[in-house]
Amino acid sequence: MKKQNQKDNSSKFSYKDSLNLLKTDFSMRANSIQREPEIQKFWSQNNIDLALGNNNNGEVFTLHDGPPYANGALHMGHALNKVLKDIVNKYKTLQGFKVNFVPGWDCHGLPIELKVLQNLKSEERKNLTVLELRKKATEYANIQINDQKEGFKRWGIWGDWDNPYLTLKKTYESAQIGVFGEMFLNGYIYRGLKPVHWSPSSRTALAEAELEYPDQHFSKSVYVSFSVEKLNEYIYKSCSQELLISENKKIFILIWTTTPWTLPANEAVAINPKIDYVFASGESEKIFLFAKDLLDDLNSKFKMNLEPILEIKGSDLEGIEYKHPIKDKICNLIIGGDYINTDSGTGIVHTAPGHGMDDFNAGIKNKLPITCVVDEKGILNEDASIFCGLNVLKDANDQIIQYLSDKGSLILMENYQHRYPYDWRTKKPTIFRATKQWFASVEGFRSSALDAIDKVEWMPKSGKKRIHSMVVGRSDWCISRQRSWGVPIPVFYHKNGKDILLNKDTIAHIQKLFKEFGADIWWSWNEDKLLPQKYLVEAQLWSKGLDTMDVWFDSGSSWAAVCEQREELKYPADLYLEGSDQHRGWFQSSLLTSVAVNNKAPYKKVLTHGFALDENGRKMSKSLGNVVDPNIIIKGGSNQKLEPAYGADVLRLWVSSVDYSVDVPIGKNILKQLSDVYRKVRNTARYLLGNLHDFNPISENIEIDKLPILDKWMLDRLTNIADQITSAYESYEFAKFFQILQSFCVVDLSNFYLDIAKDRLYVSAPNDFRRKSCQFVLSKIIENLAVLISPVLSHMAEDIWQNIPYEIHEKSVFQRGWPEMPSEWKNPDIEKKILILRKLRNEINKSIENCRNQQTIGAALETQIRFYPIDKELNNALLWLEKSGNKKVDIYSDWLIVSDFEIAETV
RNA sequence: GGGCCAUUAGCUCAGGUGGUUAGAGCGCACCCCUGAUAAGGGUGAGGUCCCUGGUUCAAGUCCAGGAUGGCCCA
Repeated sequence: MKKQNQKDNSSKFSYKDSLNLLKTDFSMRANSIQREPEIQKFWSQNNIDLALGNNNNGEVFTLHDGPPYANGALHMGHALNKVLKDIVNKYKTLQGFKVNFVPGWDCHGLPIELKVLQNLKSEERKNLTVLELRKKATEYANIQINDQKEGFKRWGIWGDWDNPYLTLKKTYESAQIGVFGEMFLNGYIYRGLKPVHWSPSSRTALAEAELEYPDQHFSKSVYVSFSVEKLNEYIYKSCSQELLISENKKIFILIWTTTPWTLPANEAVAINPKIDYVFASGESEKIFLFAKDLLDDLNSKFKMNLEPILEIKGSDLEGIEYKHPIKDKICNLIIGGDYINTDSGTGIVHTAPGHGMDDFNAGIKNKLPITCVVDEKGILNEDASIFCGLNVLKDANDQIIQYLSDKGSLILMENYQHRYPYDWRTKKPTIFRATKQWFASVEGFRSSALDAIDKVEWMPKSGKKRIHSMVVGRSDWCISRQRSWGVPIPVFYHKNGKDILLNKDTIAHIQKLFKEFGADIWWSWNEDKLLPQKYLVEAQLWSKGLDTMDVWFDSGSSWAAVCEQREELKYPADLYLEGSDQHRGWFQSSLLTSVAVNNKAPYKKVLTHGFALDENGRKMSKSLGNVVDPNIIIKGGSNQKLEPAYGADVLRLWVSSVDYSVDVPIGKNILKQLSDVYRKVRNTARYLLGNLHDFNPISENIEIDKLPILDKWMLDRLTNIADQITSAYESYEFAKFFQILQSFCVVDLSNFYLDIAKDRLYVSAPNDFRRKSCQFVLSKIIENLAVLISPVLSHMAEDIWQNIPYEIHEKSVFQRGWPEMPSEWKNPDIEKKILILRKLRNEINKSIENCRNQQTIGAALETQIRFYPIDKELNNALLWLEKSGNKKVDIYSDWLIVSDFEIAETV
């Protein structure tokens, strides 16, 4: 039975009135749903936000915002990115830098254009003009931007929300034309060919997102033999020539295609060097070349009995010459890639570089002509020789098959079912067609780009390797799109079909027009107004181009449209901070344009973060049901028990808690844990605030020298913590901040200093030095702690500040500036000795716990300790405390929270 | 298939150049307090350091291969 801790329940007497208990309005619970918006209102009413950084007199610090796409709801990726940026910006602001964060949005591009089109009825869609489409797209983007903006603000992100940068703004579009112009004048923009998905039915190029693949598509596939004119030297020299030559048989290359209409565009046949091939013959005089693995398949298909004469590696076939199936010319067998296999066909691919992606690449590699035999309506042109005028989706295939059959080169025709892309709008088949596109010549400035990459600081370091290898390997950048929602490529084409008009004058003129009227003018005005003065006489000869630029060119121009244009920003920027996918995206597009124009990177430092995953490290997806919505973290879900309203600070605390350099997990358990940490910090702060209600920092200021040892130690500890936290922010290691903060609140404050402080604060006479000295320290802790947490726990920090019970100079915590602790707070000697004493305290606690478990005691205060120190250092520390400590505070039994502590002379 | 990255307690993180029984805070369990009270204190239990080989007197750490997951390409 416990005896000591039995309470006298009959007595109603309480010391409550004679004690100095906690007094504060700072609540234990955050009530963030209500309180955070109040605090945000306070900030905006008092210019505690963007204006604060703007008014600083220090060096300019520019974190340039990578623009999110103006479409769709905000998700954890946005949260991670924007909160990280905000932590950096707030820290730099507190450090005294001139900070001006200009948020941006990427507004043009296909997804928005499609969204607008999908929202229309088919009738409306048919009659829609480009300008009407652009107007609707603008409206749509603006709505999205507004929604996202409100979300960002609710997270407590500071920035120039009233004047963000939008890629659809006139000034932006004009600056972008400037970038394009400079690149052109530097010789890095050219026109070339590239195959695209082309819809003859709507006479336009289509993006992957505009294609659909109906199940029931059949193509007329054909097996065709191409007559070999000449074998290569390898075969003549090393192989069984007798067999090939003496039998007096003719040799044919066997190909298979599902698009017979592309045969007029044939420029080569391609093989896979890793595959084995055979020359095989049967009853007829023909010898066929095809992949060895397909021998049985083809025999049964053709109803032949082909027998291999010669087996040969694909790589040894290069250079065989054959006669074009239609035209009067000789073509070559070339080495292709792994796109050639033996799943179907013959293992030898008819190559029409103008009409297929793989064929195109093979064509470029082998310097083949890129022949396009089809016009925009899908009609074969004069390059198709005798088939000119036929429609590739109607009669062309049949006529060509008939022709091959007549010539005897058709081996077999069969209907073949496969995935084939259709126009999602007209529901008609599409074709691959080489078209003229505009390119940025990466080849032209690759080495400069690589130099620039080398000069940038990449965090983590692997980022450099990543972008370096991408830039080394990438081909020229195709910057033109056949779309309406974007910035036009400002070029005029001569009606003779040959010449183009693009020079310094036209670019400057268009740039000026865009600045005044916006890019819409390109569609609303005619050539006679779009051309500069000196070309007006020949306006009739020119027609404006209708291509727009790749949206990556839009966002890739932001250094020019934003950093260079706004006085309060720097170019190159100090920092770009985005997800690691942007090595392929914005980091690269920005780098390429900046290097092409100014021969330098647009950033000094690049910091990347990973992706938000669920608690099991899986990608979030609706089908898995593991999506975490930042809005629900803040406001709570429909069932507040399952999904409580945690508030923005918990979201921000999450960002600070994880190692964002790799992928970061988030989920219910993690949020629960974060909310526990949040409450621990909050309660610690509440305790500090609650004990300061009668403290006056001016009249009750105490010289450090006169403080008890315990308090000196506390200030030393605070100094240490502040140093550690500062260096954590400085090196962008926010997870370190999170760990330090947590253990400071738990181990140093709650478990130790504050627990011991209770007696001093509650029991002492209100003005006793024993109490006042503690309050003095508490005030130092709370003021500095509030600032140290403010970049992350911004709302809580402000809430603390507003609840500091005495007069304080700064209206907001953010006006305080980053803490610099007085040097006399540092006290490493004390720290060492206290460490020893705290270790002893832990040991004694174990003994006490032992008694507690035997039920001999309840509270620690019911114990008396007799301790025989064996360790000399420990003994010295105890003696030192007794000798030089404050007689009313530095009492070891008080530190242990026991009734008595006695150093025994003997055991 | 290629490039880059990650994997240490239930969770979030530490663990320079290889060197004792791998650490912290949270959570959890148990106990205490009821003067921080939808709080506070104490103690404790949790680890095949992703796996398999190799180098070494010695590997969480170095090397090779693999698994799982992520990003970007094809």
